[in-house]
Amino acid sequence: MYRSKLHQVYAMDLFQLETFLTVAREGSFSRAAKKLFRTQPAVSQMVRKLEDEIGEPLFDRSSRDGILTDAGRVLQDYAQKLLNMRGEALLALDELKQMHKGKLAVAANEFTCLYLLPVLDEFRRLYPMIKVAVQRSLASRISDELLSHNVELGVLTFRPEDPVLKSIVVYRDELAFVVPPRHPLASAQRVRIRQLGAECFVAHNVPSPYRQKVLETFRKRKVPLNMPVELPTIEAIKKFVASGNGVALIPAICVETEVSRGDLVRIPVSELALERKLRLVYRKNASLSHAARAFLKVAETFANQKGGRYLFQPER
Amino acid sequence: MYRSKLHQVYAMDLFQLETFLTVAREGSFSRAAKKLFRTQPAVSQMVRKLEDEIGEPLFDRSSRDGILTDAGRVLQDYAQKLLNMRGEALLALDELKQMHKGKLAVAANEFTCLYLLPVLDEFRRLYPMIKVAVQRSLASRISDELLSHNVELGVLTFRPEDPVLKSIVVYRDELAFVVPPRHPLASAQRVRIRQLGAECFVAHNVPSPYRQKVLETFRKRKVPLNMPVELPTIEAIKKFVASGNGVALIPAICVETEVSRGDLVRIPVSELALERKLRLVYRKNASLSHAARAFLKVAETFANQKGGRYLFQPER
DNA sequence: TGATAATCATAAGCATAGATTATGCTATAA
DNA sequence: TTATAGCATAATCTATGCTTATGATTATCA
Repeated sequence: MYRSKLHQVYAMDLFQLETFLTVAREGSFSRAAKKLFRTQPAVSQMVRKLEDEIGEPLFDRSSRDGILTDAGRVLQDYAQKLLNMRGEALLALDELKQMHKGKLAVAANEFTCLYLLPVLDEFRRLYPMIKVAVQRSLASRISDELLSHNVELGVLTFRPEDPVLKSIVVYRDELAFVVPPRHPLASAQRVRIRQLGAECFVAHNVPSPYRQKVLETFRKRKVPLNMPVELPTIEAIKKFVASGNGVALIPAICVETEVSRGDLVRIPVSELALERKLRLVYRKNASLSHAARAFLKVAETFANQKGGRYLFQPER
Repeated sequence: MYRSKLHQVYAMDLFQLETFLTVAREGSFSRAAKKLFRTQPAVSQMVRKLEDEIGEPLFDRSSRDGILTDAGRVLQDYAQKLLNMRGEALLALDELKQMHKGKLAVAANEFTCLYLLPVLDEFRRLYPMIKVAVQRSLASRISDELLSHNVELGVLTFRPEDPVLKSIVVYRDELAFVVPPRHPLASAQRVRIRQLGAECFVAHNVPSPYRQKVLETFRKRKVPLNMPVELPTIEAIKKFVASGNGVALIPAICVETEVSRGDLVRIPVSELALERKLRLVYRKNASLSHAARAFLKVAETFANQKGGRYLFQPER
């Protein structure tokens, strides 16, 4: 080893301490040497060097029995503590490797959270010791959260622009046209866009690429789109529609339970095939934590086992 | 360094950890290198080796900003603790060293030196490596010597005025009335003050609170006090008296040997019970060196084991 | 946009800490 | 006394970790 004497103020590395402790425990240099799989002079030298660094003898050299000096006894305590602590550290790191510990921070918005729920369930089942923090962010903010290392994973419905970010399509969703149960269209098997001109649409007042698409589709067909009400949360929109005050286009994943319970009725709209693809997004090149890698794995098995809406298609 | 790969199970020595911590703290390999007075490749290599040993990356190499992985964060905690503990150990050892190699400066005057001798003997026996410097100072100067950090301990016969100074009564002495062996009073069992009016007293020409007390006692009893001779040292006074030229009042501790040898005769004086209490004085609040603390300890054991004139009574 | 600067990684070479073997010294046992 | 055991010392060798030199990649700025 080559260390500039000038600037290495401290020494006392753990290897020295281990040697010293063994000698102290065995009460003999040669026995310690055997335990340490080294020769006796090697042990003698190392202890000697430790003594030089400390500036104080550690063993009473006058007697042969490896008796500790006061300094030796003091150091014995600390050395033991230090080695124990290294053990702890290695253990903790190992646990981390084994996935018994760790944190996973994910950013998602209101809709995409719902995709996460079942995946998260499975993940938690497999790795109950890992803390998961899902942070709700606007879709527009999620890229930033990723780039500034605030979260490790994000869920987006569009492909991120930043080339540093990598995405994997994990879920196929679509916008569902929903009406209240008593609505005149409620019993229809299928409707066409021009039948919707008279409807009162409830909109989400958060910018989204799908909103643009919807507006465009209606404009193309020259069907007027009435959006007299804007609400800030999906929950509010669903309640509003359910109570008979209008209709809405909502991500299918968000209305599954209401539709199956009959609180809302979903009707296919012929020309409105608005597919949404949910992506798990993360920093390319970034060394993902074990937790994050495991999460991706779970998402992948969902695609393989459940199939259907669940996918696993890396982009680029 | 040459360590058999086979048997060195653990690694992670403190030098590596120090390097790692500095990089983590500085958020940069090159800046850490500057701080550690090494080159950047040296730091890179060492961190790399640590990562290899742990089997896990510690920094997120995708970004330049030295961002820690979760393993890195875990290790950071432990590394800090380990280094702190090494610091503690070194401190403890250093304190111990001071004890073996330290110095102890004591100030005492001519009389009180004599108290120190037996205590010092024992102290030297217990701590042979500690250099002891006893400095002779006038009683009036000792407080100053203490306050100006020139000495750590002082011996005084009175309680110091300065509230910063703390004192412990360690010895009870008294003024002894001594006469030459051939003196008419030499065979008396006891004398009274008025018998001393005719005597020729040899005085010490150094101011002292006891001198005042003596003068006062004589004045009260309306007994004249003849002090035709003033001498500067105790040694001179004793010689002067021993050769039959007068009598004197001298601290008992100073005439023990002469009295036991018969060079001087000590006679109790009924009304002259002039007790002197010797104190060990030191700066309150000051963190005493181990040497000084050890010295106090020795004084205490003297009081406990020998008793008699030896005391150990902290004042205030 | 290309040039410049800054940062980290890699490579080659060298110095030293720490390993080894061989040997000397000293105390205890036979 | 010799023999043995245990630690220290000496001489030698090597892998670790330092250096300098250089390359790759990214951020910065005209």
